[in-house]
Parts: sequence; C-alpha cells; structure tokens
Amino acid sequence: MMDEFSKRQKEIISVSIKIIAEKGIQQLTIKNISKSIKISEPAIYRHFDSKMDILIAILSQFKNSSQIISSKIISDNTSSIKQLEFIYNHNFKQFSENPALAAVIFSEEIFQNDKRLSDMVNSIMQVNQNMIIKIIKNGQKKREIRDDIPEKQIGIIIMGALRLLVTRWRLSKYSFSLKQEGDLTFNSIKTLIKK
Amino acid sequence: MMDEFSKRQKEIISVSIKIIAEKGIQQLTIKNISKSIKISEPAIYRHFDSKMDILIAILSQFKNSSQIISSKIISDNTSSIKQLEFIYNHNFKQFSENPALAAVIFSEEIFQNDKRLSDMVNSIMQVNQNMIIKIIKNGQKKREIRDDIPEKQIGIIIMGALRLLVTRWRLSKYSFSLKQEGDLTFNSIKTLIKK
DNA sequence: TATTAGTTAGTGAGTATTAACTAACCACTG
DNA sequence: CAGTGGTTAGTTAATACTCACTAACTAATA
Repeated sequence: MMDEFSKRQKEIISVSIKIIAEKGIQQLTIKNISKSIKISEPAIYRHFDSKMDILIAILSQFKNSSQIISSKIISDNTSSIKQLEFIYNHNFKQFSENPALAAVIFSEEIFQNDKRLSDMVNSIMQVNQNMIIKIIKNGQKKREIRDDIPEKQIGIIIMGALRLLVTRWRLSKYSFSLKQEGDLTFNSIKTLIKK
Repeated sequence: MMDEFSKRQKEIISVSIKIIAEKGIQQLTIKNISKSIKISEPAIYRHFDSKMDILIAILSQFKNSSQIISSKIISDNTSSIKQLEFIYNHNFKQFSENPALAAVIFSEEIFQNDKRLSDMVNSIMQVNQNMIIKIIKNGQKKREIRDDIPEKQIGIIIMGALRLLVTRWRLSKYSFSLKQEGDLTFNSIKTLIKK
C-alpha cells in the first residue's frame, strides 16, 4: 500500500531501470537519470532523498512482484512439474520483456556495499528459493518428483540452471532467444527429476 | 613465460585480490591498494601503467591456472564422473583458499564496461564450460553418463549449480563450508546424470 | 653517475548532495 | 474577486569529496 509513488517517482524508477539495463549499474548516476528525464540533477532530490532511496524503490518493486507471483503459484493446484515450468516460463517472459530486470536482479555484488540493499537482494533471492523448494517437497510427497535426492539439492540445480542461462543471455547482449533455450533446459531438468 | 612479475607487482596483485575479497571490487582503488602496501599512490604507477593493467594481471593469473587445470583433467584417464568430481573439488578448494577469486570471477557486470576485461572474463568462463561439455560428451560415449539429455544441457546444470553455490557462499560472507555443501550437491548431480 | 623506487603536491573529471532562488499553482480571506 | 501565504517542482551555482593519473623532485643503490 505504501508504495504509492508519484508520477515523477515512477518515471525516475523506470528510467533508472532502463539505464541499468543498457549501460550497467555503474552508469546509474543522478546526472544520467536527470539527463534522461530532461530535468536538472537537483530536481531529482525533490522526489527522492538520496540515490540509495531510488535503488531501494527499484528493488522493493521487484520484491513485491516476485512475492505476488510466488503466492499465486503456490496456491495454484496443478502438478509440481507444471508449477516449476510456470516459474521458468514466467521468469523468461519477464526478463525478455524487460531485460533491465535481469541486470538489476543479478547485481548482487554491487549492492553488497550497503546493508539495506544487500538485505533486500538476499530476501528477493530467498522468496524464489523458498517457493521452489516448497514445490519440490510437495512434488516428492505427491510422487511426481523423484525423492532419492534432497529437495534442497534439486532446488539448487533448478535455480542454478535458470540463473546461468539468464546470465549468459545477458552477457551475450541478448543475442539468443531466452525462451527457446530455456525450454530446452527445462525439458532436460524435467527428464532428470520426474519420477 | 611473460608474466614474470616483480616482487612489488606480485604484492600489488595480491593485496588487490585481498581488497576485492574483503570489500568488493568497488573498493579496489589505487588509494586503497597503496594504503595496504604502505606506499604512496603514485608509487603504484612505478609498477603498473594503469589500474586496468592491474585488473588484467589478476584475471590473466586466473585464466592461466584454469587452463592448466583444464588440460590436466582432460588428459587424465579416469571416469567422466570422477573428472567432473575433480572439477567441483578443485573449484571449491580454490575458492575456499582464496575467496577473492570468487568475487573477481563473478563480477562480470563490472567488467562489462571495458572490452579487454569483459573478453577476458568471458574466455575464462568459456574454458571451464568447454572442458565440462567435453567431459560429458566423452562420458556419454563411454556409457558412463546418460545420453537421453544433450551434453550442453547437462553442462548448464552442472555449471549453474556450481556457480549458484559459490554465489550464495560469497553473499553469506563465507558463512558455511563450501566443500561440505558442494559435496552434497555433486552427489545429487551424480545420481541424476549417471547411467 | 645513471637507474630505480619512492616522495609531495597537484590536476581534471566525475560523484552525490545542498543552497538559494523562482515560476506556477492553489486555498483562504478581506 | 483581488490579494496573501504556502506548497510543489523546477532552476543555477556551488560544495565537498573521490577518482585515476601526472609532474617534479629525491634518496638509495648498483
């Protein structure tokens, strides 16, 4: 409820995400933000107290949306494999439509400096991790997923493959179809883990 | 043979790695390097032409060592699974002994700005990836690894899990035993991929 | 005495942020 | 309705700082 950002605030957030996607987080400066919006640098401070508050706003947006998706999936009553497939597809779709998201989510190193930011990044990671592990555990109980491997380990494999794929896609400057490659990877994982 | 670094150069490289490990790559500044060595900032430039040359020196060290390991493993005539296990163990050992390595290797975003650096990071990644895929392909031929899944996909899964584990270990400020957790993960992978 | 490795003092560029001011709008009130 | 005070969102100019890097000098040493 609290994140009723003003029009300008939303604009600042969205151009910030765009800058990160296109030029990396190093280039996210007040100067570059203000240049994009075509207002002066100090004008930014009419809308956010500090640069960090902008970063926090960006991250909190992502946290919200991933929490919403998480609860949506968990409450959905299809097979575990289908749920995992949905997560993969949802991620690929979201990243493809908005490559900036990938750049921000995978910038853990940079946020490490500041505790507030690193806590936020960690908790976003946690939300996804918990969701996947929950699904796997459930799938093992329902005998849809093999149970000779701990759910935590399957979780690492699933998350790891997803992240590596997205990282490669990003570093290659989005040179291949994330959805296409992702489908191949998920099919392989499906073959590996289904009972 | 070309990397016959002087004593001071080696010192600069080693404190740089230390700084990256402890405070992140953002804190790798000429000022911080010189402070650690207890010489003045300009003195650094007696030994390296630029900061980038220091970064390149660091990366080339890692590249060399990973290439050496790669050829060593490939020429070794044990089972594919054992080879993969060796890679996992080698990585965990190297990272545990020198956490800076993890910080450097996984800082792709930061090196993206500069072409020379990003090429270097990419090629280090490539060396490992090629090695793993080669081993898997061979293992499938020797009927040690299941061949109902493309070698490339198994490669993504193996690399992805390794990277995710290291990333988590690093972000948790090395709070758990990488070797111990890594063994668990590799055992699970072994169960999944062996024929 | 020539070279090496250090020093002090500085440059210029870039950073986030603040100070001081202003134009436009908006709600009261005489 | 005209004028007053207050708020909002912008401006220009400046501050204080950090960054990589350089010029000029110096002590030690081979």
